[in-house]
Amino acid sequence: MSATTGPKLSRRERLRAETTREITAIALRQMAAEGPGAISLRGIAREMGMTARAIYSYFPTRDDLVTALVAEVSASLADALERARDAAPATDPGARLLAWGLALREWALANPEGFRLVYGDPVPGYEAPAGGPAAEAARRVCCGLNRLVAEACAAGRTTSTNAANNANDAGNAEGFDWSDFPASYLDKIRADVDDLSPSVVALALRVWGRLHGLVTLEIYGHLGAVSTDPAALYRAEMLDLVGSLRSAPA
Amino acid sequence: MSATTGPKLSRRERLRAETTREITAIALRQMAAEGPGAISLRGIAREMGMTARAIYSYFPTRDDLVTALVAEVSASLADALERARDAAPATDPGARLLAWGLALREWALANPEGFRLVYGDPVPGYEAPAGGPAAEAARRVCCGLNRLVAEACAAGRTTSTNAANNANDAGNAEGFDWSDFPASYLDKIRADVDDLSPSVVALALRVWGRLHGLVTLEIYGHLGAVSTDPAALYRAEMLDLVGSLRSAPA
DNA sequence: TAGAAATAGGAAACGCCGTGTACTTTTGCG
DNA sequence: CGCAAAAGTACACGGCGTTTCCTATTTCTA
Repeated sequence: MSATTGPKLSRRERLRAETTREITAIALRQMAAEGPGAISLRGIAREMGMTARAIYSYFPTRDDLVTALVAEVSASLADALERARDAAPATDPGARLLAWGLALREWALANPEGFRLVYGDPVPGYEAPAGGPAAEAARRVCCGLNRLVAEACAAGRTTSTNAANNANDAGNAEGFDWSDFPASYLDKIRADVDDLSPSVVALALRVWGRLHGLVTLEIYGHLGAVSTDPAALYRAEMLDLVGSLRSAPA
Repeated sequence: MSATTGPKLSRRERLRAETTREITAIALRQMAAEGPGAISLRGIAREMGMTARAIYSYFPTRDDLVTALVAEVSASLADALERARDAAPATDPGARLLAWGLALREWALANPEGFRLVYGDPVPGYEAPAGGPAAEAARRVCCGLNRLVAEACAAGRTTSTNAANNANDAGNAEGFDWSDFPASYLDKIRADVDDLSPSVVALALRVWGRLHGLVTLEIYGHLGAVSTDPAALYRAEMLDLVGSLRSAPA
């Protein structure tokens, strides 16, 4: 996302950028190998043949490094999800949602430590900064899902003829209000989808919870003792979910 | 769970048990205050006016201490869930399941660090031991939910007269098999509920995922940017869930 | 009841960690 | 070329889990 931002970089700046990339690359490798908690400035410096203190020219504190890693990893997740979604036919919202959801689990299984970094305790005492590239990537995920859910709902509404008799299926008996969601989030969504209702926004978040729940349980090892085929479990959940969206709230 | 196991304790053993309790109590307090990552043998020893080395007579390594904490905290969670369930009328499976699910979120909000300890990365590089009291408490949670789901399904089957036309709602089109679940887990469940089918076991796990997902997102702060009322979101999810269980798989 | 064995606990050290201060080397520009 | 700025080093501080060695105290036994 940067290679084309102009060649007006002095030699120093180029070296600096390269060193920065090397630091994050080593950190990501250490994380993938030993978990997010194993990320250490000293370890990175050792591997680079530098003093630990040298890292501080690039990241003033370890949390800043972690922040950069979170941003990078969550952007890669968002990329993977959007790629999977776009691989499905644009005319079939259900298939797109299905692909998105399956890709979420597959990405998590392929990058379990990355998943822990983004969605778990990144590191003993880390507090994520409010705005920033990490938050932006998180919103990409959330808004992307919202759009898919909205599209699936809309498609269900136009094709399904018996939408009346099971209108209570999707659990929208509870009325949601625009005030149930931060304006900043709604603005972001509206950039993607016009036909929006509070119920759909709430539904998308609930869908997110369903996917996130099974993935989290699996990644953190809580499914191992109770299921021998988490993939089937996840797939069943996704099929149920996509199916139920055809009878969706207005 | 121990006060009645016989008074044949020597003075040494009594002191030892008391010190052990004091250690875990301080560790729990430290965890509640600063998070699971802040649990430190040295900190506990300092607070007890002892040398760090002294702790090693009680817990040979820090991970053993963490294991004990996980066991204690997850047992307290299981207690809370069973208490909430039993506060609802035994004749109304839906209400019992609802109470259980709401209690899960409430417990997590009241003990966020405990939730992280049990379901997240307990501590930088911690690996949970296979069998043990912690696993037992985890199974109490899982089996308890399974029983509730099974009961709710059974109730739905007997009362609902129009179960035929929405038989595909619960997403049980995918056939689950007994081999999809470890025998040890099935044995545990069968101790609680007789009328069992693979579909119901799978459904219970999916329900677990739904609840766990929203709670996890909220506890880890990922819902803050997208919802101003997570409680309403969770409640809607639970109501939808309980409602959909009335048209359940056989 | 006296002595032996087991045990709790203290002192100090090792090697990690993040971070701060002070100093030296390298680098690129005028 | 000369010199300021940037990059990097050396060292120190306090905290961490863990180990080794040693000393009291308590408990069991002859």
